[in-house]
Amino acid sequence: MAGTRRTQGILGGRSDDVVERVLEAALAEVARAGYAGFRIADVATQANVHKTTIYRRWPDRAALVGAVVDRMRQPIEQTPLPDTGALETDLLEAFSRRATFGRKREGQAWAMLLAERHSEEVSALIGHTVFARRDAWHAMIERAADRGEIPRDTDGPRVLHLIRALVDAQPGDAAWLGVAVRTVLAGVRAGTVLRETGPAAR
Amino acid sequence: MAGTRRTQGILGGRSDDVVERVLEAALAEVARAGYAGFRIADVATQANVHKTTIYRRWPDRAALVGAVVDRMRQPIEQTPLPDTGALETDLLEAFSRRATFGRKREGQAWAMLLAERHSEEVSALIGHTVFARRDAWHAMIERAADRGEIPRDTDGPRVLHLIRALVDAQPGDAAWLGVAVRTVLAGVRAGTVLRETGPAAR
DNA sequence: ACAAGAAGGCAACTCCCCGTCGCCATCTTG
DNA sequence: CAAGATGGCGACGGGGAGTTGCCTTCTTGT
Repeated sequence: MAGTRRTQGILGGRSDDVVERVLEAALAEVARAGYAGFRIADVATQANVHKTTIYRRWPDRAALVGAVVDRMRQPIEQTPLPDTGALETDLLEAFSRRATFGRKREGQAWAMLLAERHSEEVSALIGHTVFARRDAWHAMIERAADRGEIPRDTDGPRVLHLIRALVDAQPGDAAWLGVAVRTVLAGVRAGTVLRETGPAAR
Repeated sequence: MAGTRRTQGILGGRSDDVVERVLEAALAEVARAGYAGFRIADVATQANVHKTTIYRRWPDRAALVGAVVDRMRQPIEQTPLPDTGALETDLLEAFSRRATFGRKREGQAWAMLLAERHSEEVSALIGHTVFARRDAWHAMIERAADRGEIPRDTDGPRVLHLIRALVDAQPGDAAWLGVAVRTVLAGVRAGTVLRETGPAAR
């Protein structure tokens, strides 16, 4: 039963190579064409691998792009969120990391996927990234409330949602990020983003 | 030369009917499947018209969806922007009109297209809608500045851009719209959205 | 009322991409 | 070094986008 051991486990030698090349090419392909324009056949060509080989390891496009996303996510999720002592700088730092992590390719690929995040498939793929660390983000807001920077009953998740919506509208634009963060914070301080407020949160 | 007159001009009778039914079905199709999932063959079926007939009048998907968009746009663009005497209510009114104009179908179709607006093709189709009336919108901001509601050197286009980005992130959600408008206005009043400010607009 | 000609119905066809299959070649490992 | 895992290869079924040629039906001026 020689050669049986690697069926699904850690791969070595040739297989490792193939996986590496395919993932590399797939990342480039996402950066180039996003999810909708993603052609498995093109990835195969770029990776010098046959189309079938890809399908054997990743059942379909979603699985392959999913693998690419997983790989991009690691470096970012393993760094703790900033704690600079001021909410504004925390947010600026955290979001700018998110925007420009890794080498250029990753950032670009990420921007492409963000642009398509309204598609069911894409949002299923990238939905986790901020969401997974919800507690850490929420703690960031809590700290600011404890310091008295913002009202006690500020709606933390909504604050993040506002900033994220703004940032994602213009990913990778540092000036825009600054305006977005400062503008939302002005609103937060003015109490426009409170929990459970009636119809109008004047 | 009977029957020659209507080649491209105003159509009557049968043709009118066909155009109407096709556009109606196409609107429903956009509302159902957005642009990416838009199948001309399905439109044909829904409209009780042959696929070929559609292709004869509209060269491709973009043209057909474009026609649908044009049609949705008219009712909205022919109403002047509100002038209630306060920027907040002006914005609330203007954006909520945009979100829920016409019958339900139009609003839904619009939301679908918004969701896909990052695709080149889609943004080319819907890009105008707010942009076309840039001057009117800008005047709305100017009036507020004249009344002293916001700083004189507020960056009007950017204010609109901020609100639009926020609103479009959650189209059709009235509560969200309220928070978005009030939050951005708080920032504007605090001077976070000024023209030509240096690196940081504290 | 009617003939000319515009508009619509229909089916077959070309492209192009997705994902699958069967068969054969090559690499890895006990 | 042989067994068996892995990859290469080409063909195929499926489905949607547009196109084309031909025929049927409707509209309109006279």
